[in-house]
Amino acid sequence: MTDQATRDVLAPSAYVILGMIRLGRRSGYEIKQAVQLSIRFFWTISQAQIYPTLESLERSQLVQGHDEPQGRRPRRVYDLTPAGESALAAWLANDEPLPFELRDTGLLKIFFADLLDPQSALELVEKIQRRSRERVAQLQAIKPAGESIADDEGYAFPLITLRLGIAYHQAMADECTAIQQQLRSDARPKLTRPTDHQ
Amino acid sequence: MTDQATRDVLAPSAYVILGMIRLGRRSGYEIKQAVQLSIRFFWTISQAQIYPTLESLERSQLVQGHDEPQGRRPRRVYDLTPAGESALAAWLANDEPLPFELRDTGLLKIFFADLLDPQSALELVEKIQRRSRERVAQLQAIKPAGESIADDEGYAFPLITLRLGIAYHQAMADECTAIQQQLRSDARPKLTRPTDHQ
DNA sequence: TTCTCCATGTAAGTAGTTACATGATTGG
DNA sequence: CCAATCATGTAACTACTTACATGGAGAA
Repeated sequence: MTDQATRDVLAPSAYVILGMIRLGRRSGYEIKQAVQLSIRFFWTISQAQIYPTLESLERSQLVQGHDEPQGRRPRRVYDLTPAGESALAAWLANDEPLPFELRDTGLLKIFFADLLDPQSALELVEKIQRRSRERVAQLQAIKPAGESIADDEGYAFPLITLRLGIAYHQAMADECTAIQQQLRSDARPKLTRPTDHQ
Repeated sequence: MTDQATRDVLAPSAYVILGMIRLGRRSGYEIKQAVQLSIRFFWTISQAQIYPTLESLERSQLVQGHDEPQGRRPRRVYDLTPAGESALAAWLANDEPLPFELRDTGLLKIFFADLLDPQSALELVEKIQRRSRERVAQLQAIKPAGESIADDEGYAFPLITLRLGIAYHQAMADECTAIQQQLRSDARPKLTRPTDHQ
């Protein structure tokens, strides 16, 4: 069996573009917007990356572009070709590992926080917690949009990525609470003489 | 007030290198190992990046290198200079936002999983769950090392990043369980006629 | 008229990777 | 003596970003 048939040919971002076009005929500009609205929490693409990728996808006949100017404003929209459909489906279904890359300056600083005084370290944990809580709030705010996409357009999985994102950041925020308690109790290991005059 | 005094001068990876040296005199090779052992789950540096960075840090007088060959094998170890100490402390204490970047192919595929048949989509969720569980197991396995660093060397925060990592991936795995249940119940919305002949 | 949004394009640069090369040392 | 590990170095490449530029369209 030729298991090289299951290898990815394109970069992940190219599949993102295919996927967004699959969800509806789109211009480069609209693809960028869709990314910002929906997957920016676990994937980003810059505008400068999208247009060249679209050109190369069209050269490989995975998408087909059509000029659809709005008045005198130029505009090119794209559809998937059958080859594009199968490339996308093959990528979704292949059994290669699922690369996961995280670059978190917050965790980095926590790792080295022994070099800070206890108070600053505690504030750092609080800052991470605020960041996670904000992220939870942002994701909660998108939820209605995700629900209407599920109900109206029949796409259920965007909402599921939202749930996973919320679960993630909620867990981080909760763990921060526990860590803060521990840090505060470590700070005064024996309460021999209470100094709580306020 | 000169708030430009609080701006980072170096790339985050340079602070990682400073931090690792701060935890103990180290060679480039040992820095790479320390990264692999401890922070690889939220930060990576390639070997090819470390040596040039060390050179530039030495040129800026933030670290001081000493040749310490082992026999005839060349080896250069580094210590922080006072300037390096303050640069690291300033970075840890500054109040700039904490960049957080995630690139998760798993979530990406989930997002587009409506294009898969229900069975494949379910398997994809299971695959994500396995990945998270493996990650939890890996982090749990490092825990004893983190505990001994806390107890023996007095560095408590590495263990805390471990806790946060475990909380994160545990939450993802748990949410995957809930998602699977929902997907399975969606698959047979009314159990009018059971087809379970096996 | 001015501002915001729509829409595309590109130049210049950075940050990072993989892959390879070299050679010493240690342990079995 | 062979394999694994220690230790450094670098060439070539890719992905990606920021910043800028251009200009039409619609709304206030």
